[in-house]
Amino acid sequence: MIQSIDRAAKVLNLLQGARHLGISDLAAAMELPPSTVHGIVKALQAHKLVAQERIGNRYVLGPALVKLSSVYLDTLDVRARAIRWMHDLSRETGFASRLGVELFGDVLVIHHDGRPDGSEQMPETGASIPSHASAIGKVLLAFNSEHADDVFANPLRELTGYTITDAQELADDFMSVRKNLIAYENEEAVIGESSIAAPVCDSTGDVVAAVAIVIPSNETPVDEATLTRLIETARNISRDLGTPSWPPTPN
Amino acid sequence: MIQSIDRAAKVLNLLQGARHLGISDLAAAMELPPSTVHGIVKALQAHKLVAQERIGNRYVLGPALVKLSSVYLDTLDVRARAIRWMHDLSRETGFASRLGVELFGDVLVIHHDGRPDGSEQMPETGASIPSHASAIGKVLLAFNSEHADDVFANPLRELTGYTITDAQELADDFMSVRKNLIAYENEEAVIGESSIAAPVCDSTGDVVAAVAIVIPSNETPVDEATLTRLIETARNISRDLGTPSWPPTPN
DNA sequence: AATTGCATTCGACAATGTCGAATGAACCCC
DNA sequence: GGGGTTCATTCGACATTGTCGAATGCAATT
Repeated sequence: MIQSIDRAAKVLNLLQGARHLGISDLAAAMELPPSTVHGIVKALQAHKLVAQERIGNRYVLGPALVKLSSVYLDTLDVRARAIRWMHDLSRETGFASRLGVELFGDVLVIHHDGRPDGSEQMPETGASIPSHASAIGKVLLAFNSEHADDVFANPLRELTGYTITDAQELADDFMSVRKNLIAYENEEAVIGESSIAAPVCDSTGDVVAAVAIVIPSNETPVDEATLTRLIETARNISRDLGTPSWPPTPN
Repeated sequence: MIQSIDRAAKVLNLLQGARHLGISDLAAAMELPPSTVHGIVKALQAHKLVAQERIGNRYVLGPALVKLSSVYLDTLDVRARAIRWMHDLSRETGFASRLGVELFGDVLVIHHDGRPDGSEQMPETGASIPSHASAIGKVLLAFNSEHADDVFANPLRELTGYTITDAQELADDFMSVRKNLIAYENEEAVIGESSIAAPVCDSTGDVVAAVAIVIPSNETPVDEATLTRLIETARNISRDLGTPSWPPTPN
């Protein structure tokens, strides 16, 4: 592992968590001399991966990340295929839909299609949610034991009073996810919001993503037709990607 | 400048341009031995800034960029303030709106509010457009001579038959932008699409962004009220940011 | 089965990044 | 308004670290 690149990435991660940091904040957090951190930050700044605040001398993440991220999203086959099916899903069910993948134990939302009712929509793409508190996460974990082990390695953080923090309870949940191809989450991450997710497979047959619909809690439970429609959407995306087997097998 | 970080950033840029590249492609492009590039790529991969394709052994940009980008966007004061005003603008005028900043001589779109007619919307946030062929770019250049010099240093690339490729003609255009606080662009970047932009200032009084409305060419020209509404939006955002002076002064 | 075109591993060398001390700038408090 | 404090920033010597070339391994293609 190249030391300075590793340190540069750590700088980006720290800025991701803290938004605005000075050189000495970073130096303290990384336990390095300020001059060393300064060199790293200046190298990142030259590529606009970080930027200096206009007033004050703290540093923030830079605009180049937006372009990189946008190109990443465009290269993702799953996303390209999912967009059409998700739009149909949202239009027909009336619920917002999300597509998520795993990132360092959390769920990263890589596409979002809003409710068709024209309400003001916050862009949710890029948001990340702890896996154990999201329907998408439960699907990804239930079908990938490697990711699941990572999550079980640490205590499950409580986000709301309904978050599942007991490992055994979560593991039991996975059994039914594998059996029914559906994961539920009821106000486990955000009060007032529930979600339901289904697995998406790529051409290797592995579960690489999950689609979900997001439901205001006062509209739960949803009818059987909506559930069928969600699984259908997941299967359509998977088929587009050339999955060799459906339903998917746990890995 | 730290060499290995510089090289790592170059790797990200190459992947941004080419989507999928193998180690030897990267090595050739950077004129470095493959083993050197391999080390760099593996360091980036450990942080998921790049990822390896599931089939084949080429590399692509990684998911961590999405989260970083999303945090960057959230930290941007301009964007946070602009979102509400832009939504109102789009709803009242019926046109899609964009917010853009400068990035390496191009315009980077940092927010997009779709047409209110419910048509399927491609997310445009993250897109980048050559400054000289966009209304947003013309605003940013007209009010920032440093950026303008950068752009004039290279020949102006022709994107459509209507792109302004003559430096003098573009400079003349800037005069009226500074005077009227409005820049126009008619099919200069994309056939069938025109746009109109106005400057946004921050608390230092500098023009740091521009808002635009995007107009299908068959709906041009737009009426006077729409233009006024656009400038008003720009002023409202600027006022929210605490600009000390309006109209802005060229820098 | 042999060959080609890759990615990947390894170890020696020296170029490179690192660190500590010195400088400079900005801010705050008295 | 001046002295003090807290930062970011610059600089140069040192040795740690990244770099490179050669060797290996893997897989696809013929």
